[in-house]
Amino acid sequence: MAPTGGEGGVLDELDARLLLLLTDEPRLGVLECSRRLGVARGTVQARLDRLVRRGALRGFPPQLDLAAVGYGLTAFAILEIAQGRRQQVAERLAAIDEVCEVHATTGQGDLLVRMVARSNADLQRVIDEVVDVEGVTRTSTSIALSTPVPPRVRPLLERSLGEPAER
Amino acid sequence: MAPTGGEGGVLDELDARLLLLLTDEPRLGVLECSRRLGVARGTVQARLDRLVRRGALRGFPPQLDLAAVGYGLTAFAILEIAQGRRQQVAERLAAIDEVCEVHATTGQGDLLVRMVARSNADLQRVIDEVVDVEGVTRTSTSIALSTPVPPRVRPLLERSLGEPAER
DNA sequence: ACCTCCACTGGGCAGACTGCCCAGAAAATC
DNA sequence: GATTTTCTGGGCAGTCTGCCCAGTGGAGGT
Repeated sequence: MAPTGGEGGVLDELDARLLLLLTDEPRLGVLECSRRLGVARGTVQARLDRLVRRGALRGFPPQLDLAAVGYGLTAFAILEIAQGRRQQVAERLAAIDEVCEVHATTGQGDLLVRMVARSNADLQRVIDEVVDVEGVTRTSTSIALSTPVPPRVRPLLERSLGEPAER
Repeated sequence: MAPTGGEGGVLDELDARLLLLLTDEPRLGVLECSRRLGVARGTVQARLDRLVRRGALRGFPPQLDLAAVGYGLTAFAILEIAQGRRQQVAERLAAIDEVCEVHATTGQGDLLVRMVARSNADLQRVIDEVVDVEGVTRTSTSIALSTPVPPRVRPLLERSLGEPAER
């Protein structure tokens, strides 16, 4: 086996450093990365290829600030749904533009939905659309007031720095 | 006012097409974008600059697949917290590496927390850490079984295609 | 009707980067 | 010790980036 190849798919220290670097400055080129990491360009290239092949690195999607684009409101809904209709309900939710994320969960809720809207009136409309989906039996909605911890993975990467690799 | 300049910060059709293009193929260069959109290179460059200046486009962070990196489990917790300790609790949560996102919300929960873990045992540990934060009075935790709708903004962008711009 | 401002176009230029390839050194595995 | 994999350092052609400029066309203002 390769020193860096594991099935669990864990990161090598160099992988972690590379990903951290790209997290901070995503537009860096391969050459610049190699300079900063102190390794050869080909190495960086190979690491990136491997991360992508393994599925660990999905790509570099543009990150939009929804608030700056007019969708200033975010809300979460917990839905309980009728027996065996999870799949169907999920599809209906996916058809609503403002629904930005859905998770199926354990617990007394069955689906967790994240949605956005332009205004209170708009939010009302979106929420209605969501709760009116056929198969939804009970709902509980909350509006996001602030986001003390925005989506992040950095801490996990930093932790990988200490652990050599695998196991 | 300029035809494309609005204060609400809404997207022009060209902006939307550009962002959609970059959403689908994030590594495209400015030149390639200009070719596909049928506009001059300078125009694309100017649009991107403006989107960044406005704050609508935050950048192109690498997107990791946490599952492929060893963090196969995701869980959500809804926390109720003691009067006036939201701030403090949020800071404590931010200090936990596995906490990937926190929102303050209305409703009977006060904070919505997303966290990840490597295994069931690990998840147990993380949940305990979260729940034991001082100031947390009640909690409700759910494990994510699947993600029918992964985080997305594409539908919102596509909708912007129809609307010329602003209002 | 005229003028000004602004965005877009189309083009050019130097510098830098990418993708690709290769042979040898190093390191980890067997 | 032998083998396999990774990393290094270098080279090459093609392409892209950042920057600049003059000209065009439309929107709004006077």
